[in-house]
Amino acid sequence: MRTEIKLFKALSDTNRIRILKMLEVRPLCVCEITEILGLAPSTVSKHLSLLRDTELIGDIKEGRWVNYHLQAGADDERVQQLLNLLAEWLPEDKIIKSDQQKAGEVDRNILCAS
Amino acid sequence: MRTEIKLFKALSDTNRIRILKMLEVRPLCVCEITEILGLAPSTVSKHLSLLRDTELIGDIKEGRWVNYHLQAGADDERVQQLLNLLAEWLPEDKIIKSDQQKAGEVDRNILCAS
DNA sequence: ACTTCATTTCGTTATATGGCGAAATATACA
DNA sequence: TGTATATTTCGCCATATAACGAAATGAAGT
Repeated sequence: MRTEIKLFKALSDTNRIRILKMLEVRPLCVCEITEILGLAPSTVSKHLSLLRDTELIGDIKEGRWVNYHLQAGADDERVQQLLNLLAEWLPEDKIIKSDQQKAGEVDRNILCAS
Repeated sequence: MRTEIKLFKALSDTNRIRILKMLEVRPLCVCEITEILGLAPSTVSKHLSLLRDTELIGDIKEGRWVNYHLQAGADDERVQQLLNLLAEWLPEDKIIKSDQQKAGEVDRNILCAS
């Protein structure tokens, strides 16, 4: 039961839902997500590691950046089921739509180190 | 987004998951659930009112008892989707199976006021 | 090796959550 | 009306969680 609870807990936070919905657009690095959410980098990092623990997302290092992405073909079927649900949800949410638009536009080379 | 977070929060607790899985067997009153979970009645009541707030469950008064039941045909499609997922999950969980067996056996007339 | 900068880890703080017992409420029955 | 009992509400406590800033880590380029 532990796994199920961890999954639902991971999804019980507005900022983590925003992150997952952004990642539906494309993989993003920490500083891009940080910019969109307007939180401290350390806070975002903690959210991301919590999401990674559940296998809802995965990460790939690319130079000094770490790209986070939705775990499309997750081992655990429950992860996939929840990501599928989430993909159908919140299509009209103002914040989510704005986040997703920004996710499509942000450029880490301009954004970061500024 | 508020609704979605509330739903996931409601599902983020072991005892609330146990309650929902018990209610898959049949409607139960507070004292029956209390007996199976081994918690204080006030604690169980709080869990139930939280679940009711999300429309995952509903209640019907029957004399001095209040019967709680899964919200089979919930207005909100998301509620139904989550209940459907949960119905597929945890088929082999020891605690859940034990709870469900007890749910089938308990008799409020013997159980309560004892 | 040194610097830069993205990311993570750590320590702290404020709030949220889950638990209990006691008291309040509501319903049946004498 | 009064009693019994199921449930809820309230106040309290311990723990969990989300946020921050500062310090540590790791990879790129000088």
